[in-house]
Amino acid sequence: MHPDCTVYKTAQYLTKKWALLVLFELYKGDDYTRRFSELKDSLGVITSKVLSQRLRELEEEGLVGRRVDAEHFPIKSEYFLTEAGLGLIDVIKHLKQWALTYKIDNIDCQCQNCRDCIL
Amino acid sequence: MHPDCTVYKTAQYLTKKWALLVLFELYKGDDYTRRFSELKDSLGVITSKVLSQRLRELEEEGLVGRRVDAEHFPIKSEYFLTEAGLGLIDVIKHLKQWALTYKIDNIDCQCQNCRDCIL
DNA sequence: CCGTATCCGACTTGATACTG
DNA sequence: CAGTATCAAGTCGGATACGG
Repeated sequence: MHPDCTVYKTAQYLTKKWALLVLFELYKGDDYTRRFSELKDSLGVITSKVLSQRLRELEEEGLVGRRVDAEHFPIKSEYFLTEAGLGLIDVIKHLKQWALTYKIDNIDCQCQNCRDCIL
Repeated sequence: MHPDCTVYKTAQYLTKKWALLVLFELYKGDDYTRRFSELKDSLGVITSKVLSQRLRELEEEGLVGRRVDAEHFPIKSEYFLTEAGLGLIDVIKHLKQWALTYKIDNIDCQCQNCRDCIL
């Protein structure tokens, strides 16, 4: 669990604000893909700055890929889950199962109930 | 992924500094148990304040239990993993498997290699 | 031995404004 | 549309000192 340990590092960027939510939005998209503005709209009150930061971090870590169409205006950017990103979603599903076993009393979310959510 | 979502909340306190390492130290102990001073010594440079904070948080979340012997002096405190805490170790093992699959190039820890570590 | 209290610097986020 | 720049506010951990 040295700072360079992958488990530790992964946990670090996954718990930055909005990071998990960004992954889930991509997970819900067709082909696990979403445009920048779609992410921003569905996440609600996130700022462009933070969304951009999170996407950059997730891209550097290989969880998210990016396609940019700069030939036409306005520019369109698409982000998508990589295979590694999808693998991580599976890990989070295990975390959810743990939560359903041991944290059954706190699992109420405002907009969706954990039992029914995409995980 | 509302702030009250258990997955989100769990990720929040697990990635606080030293939290995972505290769990692993307990995991390595006989009966998954360690004294306060043993934790402090094996973690090296952690301060009492932060160790105490992490233990309190993990206790509140039901991952760690505490036994205090205040009858004799000096006081002795023992901390141990609960069933929920052990369950979470399993989830982290899944995370490690993900890391071994997709992050094979970064898995060098200073004091231990992920391939051989307790996970 | 097992903590708590206080101060302080570093880092993170949000608000706002602006650009190709 | 897809970002970047700047600044203010809040949060966290480390150092230090102290107490039952």
